[in-house]
Amino acid sequence: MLTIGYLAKKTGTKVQTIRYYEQVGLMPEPGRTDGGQRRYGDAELDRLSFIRHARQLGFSLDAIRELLDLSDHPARSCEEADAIARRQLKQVEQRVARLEVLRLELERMIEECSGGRAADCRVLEVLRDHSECLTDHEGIGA
Amino acid sequence: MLTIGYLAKKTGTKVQTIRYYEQVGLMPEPGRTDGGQRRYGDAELDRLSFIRHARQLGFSLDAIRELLDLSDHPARSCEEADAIARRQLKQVEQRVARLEVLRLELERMIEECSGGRAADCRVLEVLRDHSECLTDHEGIGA
DNA sequence: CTAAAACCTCGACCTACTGGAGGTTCAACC
DNA sequence: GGTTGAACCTCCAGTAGGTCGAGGTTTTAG
Repeated sequence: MLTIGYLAKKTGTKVQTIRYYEQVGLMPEPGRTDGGQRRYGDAELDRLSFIRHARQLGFSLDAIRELLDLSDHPARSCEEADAIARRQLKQVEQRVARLEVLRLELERMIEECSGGRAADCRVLEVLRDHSECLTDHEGIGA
Repeated sequence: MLTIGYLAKKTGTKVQTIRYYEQVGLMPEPGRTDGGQRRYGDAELDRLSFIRHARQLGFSLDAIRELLDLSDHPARSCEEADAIARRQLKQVEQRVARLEVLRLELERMIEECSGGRAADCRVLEVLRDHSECLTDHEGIGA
Protein backbone atom coordinates (compact mmCIF):
# COMPACT_ATOMS: atom_id res chain seq x y z
CA MET A 1 0.00 0.00 0.00
CA LEU A 2 1.53 3.21 -1.20
CA THR A 3 1.10 6.64 0.33
CA ILE A 4 0.40 9.75 -1.66
CA GLY A 5 3.82 11.09 -0.71
CA TYR A 6 5.48 8.01 -2.18
CA LEU A 7 3.64 8.44 -5.48
CA ALA A 8 4.59 12.09 -5.44
CA LYS A 9 8.30 11.37 -5.05
CA LYS A 10 8.27 8.50 -7.52
CA THR A 11 6.69 10.55 -10.27
CA GLY A 12 8.01 13.99 -9.47
CA THR A 13 4.53 15.30 -8.76
CA LYS A 14 3.43 17.49 -5.88
CA VAL A 15 1.09 15.89 -3.40
CA GLN A 16 -1.47 18.61 -3.99
CA THR A 17 -1.32 17.97 -7.70
CA ILE A 18 -2.22 14.32 -7.20
CA ARG A 19 -5.20 15.34 -5.11
CA TYR A 20 -6.08 17.82 -7.84
CA TYR A 21 -5.98 15.05 -10.45
CA GLU A 22 -8.34 13.06 -8.26
CA GLN A 23 -10.64 16.06 -7.99
CA VAL A 24 -10.85 16.51 -11.75
CA GLY A 25 -11.35 12.81 -12.32
CA LEU A 26 -8.00 11.85 -13.83
CA MET A 27 -7.02 9.73 -10.85
CA PRO A 28 -9.52 7.40 -9.18
CA GLU A 29 -10.63 7.84 -5.60
CA PRO A 30 -8.26 5.53 -3.77
CA GLY A 31 -8.88 3.45 -0.69
CA ARG A 32 -8.34 5.04 2.69
CA THR A 33 -6.88 4.00 6.00
CA ASP A 34 -9.10 4.03 9.08
CA GLY A 35 -7.65 7.46 9.76
CA GLY A 36 -8.72 8.70 6.33
CA GLN A 37 -5.36 8.79 4.53
CA ARG A 38 -5.15 7.74 0.88
CA ARG A 39 -3.52 4.45 0.03
CA TYR A 40 -2.65 3.47 -3.53
CA GLY A 41 -1.71 0.36 -5.43
CA ASP A 42 0.72 -0.14 -8.29
CA ALA A 43 -2.00 0.47 -10.88
CA GLU A 44 -2.44 3.99 -9.59
CA LEU A 45 1.30 4.60 -9.68
CA ASP A 46 1.32 3.50 -13.31
CA ARG A 47 -1.64 5.69 -14.11
CA LEU A 48 -0.01 8.71 -12.52
CA SER A 49 3.22 8.04 -14.40
CA PHE A 50 1.23 7.91 -17.61
CA ILE A 51 -0.39 11.23 -16.81
CA ARG A 52 2.90 12.89 -15.93
CA HIS A 53 4.64 11.55 -18.99
CA ALA A 54 1.83 12.82 -21.19
CA ARG A 55 1.88 16.19 -19.44
CA GLN A 56 5.61 16.43 -20.09
CA LEU A 57 4.82 15.80 -23.74
CA GLY A 58 2.51 18.78 -23.59
CA PHE A 59 -0.81 16.93 -23.72
CA SER A 60 -3.68 18.79 -22.09
CA LEU A 61 -5.57 17.17 -19.25
CA ASP A 62 -8.49 16.72 -21.63
CA ALA A 63 -6.31 14.93 -24.15
CA ILE A 64 -4.95 12.75 -21.38
CA ARG A 65 -8.47 11.93 -20.32
CA GLU A 66 -9.12 10.69 -23.86
CA LEU A 67 -5.95 8.67 -23.92
CA LEU A 68 -6.68 7.08 -20.55
CA ASP A 69 -10.15 6.28 -21.77
CA LEU A 70 -8.70 4.52 -24.82
CA SER A 71 -6.26 2.76 -22.60
CA ASP A 72 -9.11 1.57 -20.40
CA HIS A 73 -10.94 0.11 -23.41
CA PRO A 74 -8.20 -1.70 -25.28
CA ALA A 75 -10.55 -3.14 -27.89
CA ARG A 76 -11.03 0.22 -29.53
CA SER A 77 -9.04 1.44 -32.43
CA CYS A 78 -5.51 2.62 -32.17
CA GLU A 79 -6.34 5.29 -34.70
CA GLU A 80 -7.88 7.51 -32.09
CA ALA A 81 -4.74 7.52 -29.98
CA ASP A 82 -2.76 8.14 -33.13
CA ALA A 83 -4.97 11.08 -34.06
CA ILE A 84 -4.57 12.62 -30.62
CA ALA A 85 -0.81 12.27 -30.84
CA ARG A 86 -0.74 13.76 -34.33
CA ARG A 87 -2.81 16.71 -33.19
CA GLN A 88 -0.35 17.17 -30.38
CA LEU A 89 2.60 16.96 -32.73
CA LYS A 90 1.12 19.63 -34.95
CA GLN A 91 0.71 21.93 -31.99
CA VAL A 92 4.27 21.32 -30.86
CA GLU A 93 5.58 22.08 -34.33
CA GLN A 94 3.66 25.32 -34.40
CA ARG A 95 4.97 26.33 -31.01
CA VAL A 96 8.55 25.57 -32.05
CA ALA A 97 8.16 27.65 -35.20
CA ARG A 98 6.75 30.61 -33.34
CA LEU A 99 9.42 30.46 -30.67
CA GLU A 100 12.14 30.36 -33.30
CA VAL A 101 10.88 33.64 -34.71
CA LEU A 102 10.85 35.11 -31.22
CA ARG A 103 14.34 33.92 -30.52
CA LEU A 104 15.70 35.60 -33.60
CA GLU A 105 13.94 38.85 -32.85
CA LEU A 106 15.16 38.84 -29.26
CA GLU A 107 18.71 38.12 -30.36
CA ARG A 108 18.64 40.92 -32.85
CA MET A 109 17.20 43.24 -30.25
CA ILE A 110 19.88 42.43 -27.69
CA GLU A 111 22.67 42.63 -30.21
CA GLU A 112 21.74 46.16 -31.06
CA CYS A 113 21.77 47.28 -27.44
CA SER A 114 24.35 49.99 -27.18
CA GLY A 115 24.88 49.71 -23.45
CA GLY A 116 24.01 53.34 -23.09
CA ARG A 117 21.11 55.00 -21.36
CA ALA A 118 17.58 53.66 -21.53
CA ALA A 119 16.68 56.61 -23.70
CA ASP A 120 18.78 55.13 -26.51
CA CYS A 121 18.10 51.50 -25.72
CA ARG A 122 17.42 49.39 -28.76
CA VAL A 123 15.47 46.86 -26.70
CA LEU A 124 12.96 49.47 -25.69
CA GLU A 125 12.99 51.01 -29.10
CA VAL A 126 12.22 47.77 -30.88
CA LEU A 127 9.40 47.10 -28.48
CA ARG A 128 8.11 50.62 -28.92
CA ASP A 129 8.37 50.58 -32.67
CA HIS A 130 5.22 48.90 -33.75
CA SER A 131 5.14 50.11 -37.33
CA GLU A 132 5.46 46.58 -38.67
CA CYS A 133 3.06 45.06 -36.21
CA LEU A 134 0.24 47.48 -36.76
CA THR A 135 -0.06 46.59 -40.40
CA ASP A 136 -1.26 43.17 -39.28
CA HIS A 137 -4.34 44.56 -37.63
CA GLU A 138 -4.97 47.55 -39.81
CA GLY A 139 -8.53 47.25 -40.91
CA ILE A 140 -9.57 50.78 -40.16
CA GLY A 141 -9.89 53.34 -42.90
CA ALA A 142 -8.27 51.03 -45.40
CA MET B 1 -9.74 61.38 -28.98
CA LEU B 2 -9.64 57.64 -29.52
CA THR B 3 -12.18 55.10 -28.30
CA ILE B 4 -11.29 51.84 -26.66
CA GLY B 5 -12.67 49.98 -29.65
CA TYR B 6 -10.32 51.89 -31.96
CA LEU B 7 -7.32 50.99 -29.82
CA ALA B 8 -8.52 47.41 -29.79
CA LYS B 9 -8.73 47.16 -33.57
CA LYS B 10 -5.45 49.01 -34.12
CA THR B 11 -3.48 46.72 -31.84
CA GLY B 12 -5.37 43.46 -32.26
CA THR B 13 -6.39 43.44 -28.61
CA LYS B 14 -9.80 42.65 -27.20
CA VAL B 15 -11.61 45.52 -25.54
CA GLN B 16 -11.87 43.57 -22.32
CA THR B 17 -8.14 42.98 -22.35
CA ILE B 18 -7.46 46.71 -22.50
CA ARG B 19 -9.72 47.27 -19.53
CA TYR B 20 -7.91 44.41 -17.81
CA TYR B 21 -4.55 46.11 -18.46
CA GLU B 22 -5.96 49.23 -16.87
CA GLN B 23 -7.14 47.22 -13.90
CA VAL B 24 -3.71 45.71 -13.29
CA GLY B 25 -1.96 49.03 -13.76
CA LEU B 26 -0.30 48.48 -17.12
CA MET B 27 -2.46 51.06 -18.83
CA PRO B 28 -3.25 54.41 -17.19
CA GLU B 29 -6.78 55.42 -16.28
CA PRO B 30 -7.83 57.43 -19.29
CA GLY B 31 -10.08 60.46 -19.48
CA ARG B 32 -13.79 59.88 -19.81
CA THR B 33 -16.62 61.45 -21.74
CA ASP B 34 -19.50 62.99 -19.80
CA GLY B 35 -21.27 59.70 -20.32
CA GLY B 36 -18.38 57.80 -18.76
CA GLN B 37 -16.76 56.24 -21.83
CA ARG B 38 -12.99 56.01 -22.03
CA ARG B 39 -11.13 58.31 -24.42
CA TYR B 40 -7.47 57.84 -25.24
CA GLY B 41 -4.67 59.81 -26.85
CA ASP B 42 -1.85 58.70 -29.12
CA ALA B 43 0.45 58.08 -26.16
CA GLU B 44 -1.89 55.40 -24.87
CA LEU B 45 -2.06 53.78 -28.30
CA ASP B 46 1.73 53.64 -28.34
CA ARG B 47 1.84 52.21 -24.86
CA LEU B 48 -0.66 49.51 -25.74
CA SER B 49 1.28 48.63 -28.87
CA PHE B 50 4.41 48.30 -26.77
CA ILE B 51 2.61 45.97 -24.40
CA ARG B 52 1.18 43.82 -27.18
CA HIS B 53 4.48 43.58 -28.97
CA ALA B 54 6.22 42.54 -25.80
CA ARG B 55 3.48 39.99 -25.07
CA GLN B 56 3.95 38.53 -28.53
CA LEU B 57 7.61 38.17 -27.70
CA GLY B 58 6.60 36.16 -24.66
CA PHE B 59 7.35 38.74 -21.98
CA SER B 60 5.23 38.35 -18.84
CA LEU B 61 3.11 41.23 -17.65
CA ASP B 62 5.56 41.72 -14.79
CA ALA B 63 8.47 41.95 -17.18
CA ILE B 64 6.54 44.44 -19.28
CA ARG B 65 5.85 46.47 -16.19
CA GLU B 66 9.60 46.67 -15.61
CA LEU B 67 10.25 47.62 -19.22
CA LEU B 68 7.59 50.31 -19.18
CA ASP B 69 9.06 51.63 -15.99
CA LEU B 70 12.46 51.88 -17.62
CA SER B 71 10.90 53.49 -20.60
CA ASP B 72 9.22 56.05 -18.36
CA HIS B 73 12.57 56.95 -16.79
CA PRO B 74 14.89 57.25 -19.79
CA ALA B 75 17.86 58.42 -17.76
CA ARG B 76 18.33 55.00 -16.22
CA SER B 77 20.65 52.42 -17.58
CA CYS B 78 19.97 50.42 -20.66
CA GLU B 79 21.53 47.44 -18.96
CA GLU B 80 18.37 46.67 -17.08
CA ALA B 81 16.32 46.44 -20.24
CA ASP B 82 19.07 44.36 -21.76
CA ALA B 83 19.06 42.02 -18.77
CA ILE B 84 15.30 41.57 -18.99
CA ALA B 85 15.55 40.77 -22.68
CA ARG B 86 18.39 38.32 -22.09
CA ARG B 87 16.41 36.57 -19.37
CA GLN B 88 13.55 36.31 -21.83
CA LEU B 89 15.83 34.96 -24.55
CA LYS B 90 17.16 32.28 -22.23
CA GLN B 91 13.66 31.17 -21.42
CA VAL B 92 12.71 31.03 -25.07
CA GLU B 93 15.79 28.98 -25.88
CA GLN B 94 14.94 26.53 -23.12
CA ARG B 95 11.39 26.21 -24.35
CA VAL B 96 12.56 25.57 -27.91
CA ALA B 97 14.98 22.92 -26.75
CA ARG B 98 12.37 21.13 -24.68
CA LEU B 99 9.82 21.24 -27.48
CA GLU B 100 12.34 19.81 -29.92
CA VAL B 101 12.77 16.78 -27.67
CA LEU B 102 9.02 16.44 -27.46
CA ARG B 103 8.64 16.68 -31.18
CA LEU B 104 11.10 13.88 -31.77
CA GLU B 105 9.47 11.69 -29.16
CA LEU B 106 6.02 12.30 -30.60
CA GLU B 107 7.23 11.58 -34.12
CA ARG B 108 8.83 8.36 -33.05
CA MET B 109 5.70 7.41 -31.16
CA ILE B 110 3.43 8.02 -34.15
CA GLU B 111 5.74 6.28 -36.54
CA GLU B 112 5.60 3.12 -34.51
CA CYS B 113 1.82 3.09 -34.42
CA SER B 114 0.76 -0.13 -36.04
CA GLY B 115 -2.74 0.96 -36.87
CA GLY B 116 -4.13 -1.97 -34.93
CA ARG B 117 -6.18 -2.07 -31.78
CA ALA B 118 -5.56 0.23 -28.85
CA ALA B 119 -4.28 -2.74 -26.92
CA ASP B 120 -1.20 -2.83 -29.16
CA CYS B 121 -0.92 0.89 -29.69
CA ARG B 122 2.59 2.23 -29.49
CA VAL B 123 1.34 5.67 -28.57
CA LEU B 124 -0.31 4.39 -25.45
CA GLU B 125 2.55 2.06 -24.74
CA VAL B 126 5.15 4.79 -24.91
CA LEU B 127 3.08 6.93 -22.62
CA ARG B 128 2.57 4.02 -20.26
CA ASP B 129 6.19 3.00 -20.27
CA HIS B 130 7.75 5.21 -17.69
CA SER B 131 10.86 3.21 -17.02
CA GLU B 132 13.10 5.97 -18.32
CA CYS B 133 11.19 8.77 -16.71
CA LEU B 134 11.13 7.34 -13.24
CA THR B 135 14.88 7.31 -12.97
CA ASP B 136 14.76 11.10 -12.96
CA HIS B 137 12.85 11.24 -9.73
CA GLU B 138 14.12 8.10 -8.07
CA GLY B 139 15.32 9.19 -4.71
CA ILE B 140 13.62 6.45 -2.75
CA GLY B 141 15.53 3.41 -1.60
CA ALA B 142 18.38 4.25 -3.90
C1' DC C 1 4.49 7.64 25.03
C1' DT C 2 5.98 11.40 22.53
C1' DA C 3 7.61 14.13 18.80
C1' DA C 4 7.90 15.09 14.20
C1' DA C 5 6.85 14.08 9.65
C1' DA C 6 3.28 13.23 6.71
C1' DC C 7 -1.30 13.45 5.97
C1' DC C 8 -6.23 15.65 5.81
C1' DT C 9 -9.87 19.40 4.05
C1' DC C 10 -11.08 23.70 2.51
C1' DG C 11 -10.48 27.80 0.40
C1' DA C 12 -7.78 31.37 -1.77
C1' DC C 13 -4.47 32.64 -5.21
C1' DC C 14 -1.69 32.61 -9.59
C1' DT C 15 -1.39 34.17 -15.04
C1' DA C 16 -3.52 36.43 -18.66
C1' DC C 17 -7.26 36.81 -20.22
C1' DT C 18 -12.28 35.80 -21.98
C1' DG C 19 -17.28 35.74 -21.84
C1' DG C 20 -21.78 37.12 -20.46
C1' DA C 21 -25.66 39.65 -18.23
C1' DG C 22 -27.89 43.65 -17.91
C1' DG C 23 -27.82 48.34 -18.63
C1' DT C 24 -26.15 53.11 -20.80
C1' DT C 25 -24.17 56.24 -24.34
C1' DC C 26 -22.89 57.72 -28.81
C1' DA C 27 -23.37 58.90 -33.58
C1' DA C 28 -25.75 58.78 -37.67
C1' DC C 29 -29.78 59.17 -40.17
C1' DC C 30 -34.52 60.88 -41.08
C1' DG D 1 -35.86 66.21 -32.27
C1' DG D 2 -36.41 61.27 -32.31
C1' DT D 3 -34.93 56.70 -33.15
C1' DT D 4 -32.03 52.96 -33.84
C1' DG D 5 -28.13 50.06 -33.47
C1' DA D 6 -23.38 49.69 -32.53
C1' DA D 7 -20.32 50.45 -29.13
C1' DC D 8 -19.66 51.29 -24.60
C1' DC D 9 -20.14 50.61 -19.29
C1' DT D 10 -19.66 47.67 -14.69
C1' DC D 11 -19.54 43.58 -12.33
C1' DC D 12 -19.12 38.77 -11.88
C1' DA D 13 -17.68 34.15 -13.18
C1' DG D 14 -14.86 30.99 -15.50
C1' DT D 15 -10.72 29.05 -18.06
C1' DA D 16 -6.07 25.71 -17.36
C1' DG D 17 -3.26 23.60 -14.38
C1' DG D 18 -1.96 23.83 -10.69
C1' DT D 19 0.22 25.99 -5.95
C1' DC D 20 0.07 27.66 -1.20
C1' DG D 21 -1.41 28.19 3.45
C1' DA D 22 -4.23 27.63 7.69
C1' DG D 23 -5.56 24.75 10.99
C1' DG D 24 -6.11 20.23 12.38
C1' DT D 25 -5.36 14.81 12.48
C1' DT D 26 -2.73 10.43 11.67
C1' DT D 27 1.14 7.70 11.33
C1' DT D 28 5.52 6.04 12.54
C1' DA D 29 10.08 5.83 14.62
C1' DG D 30 12.53 5.98 18.72
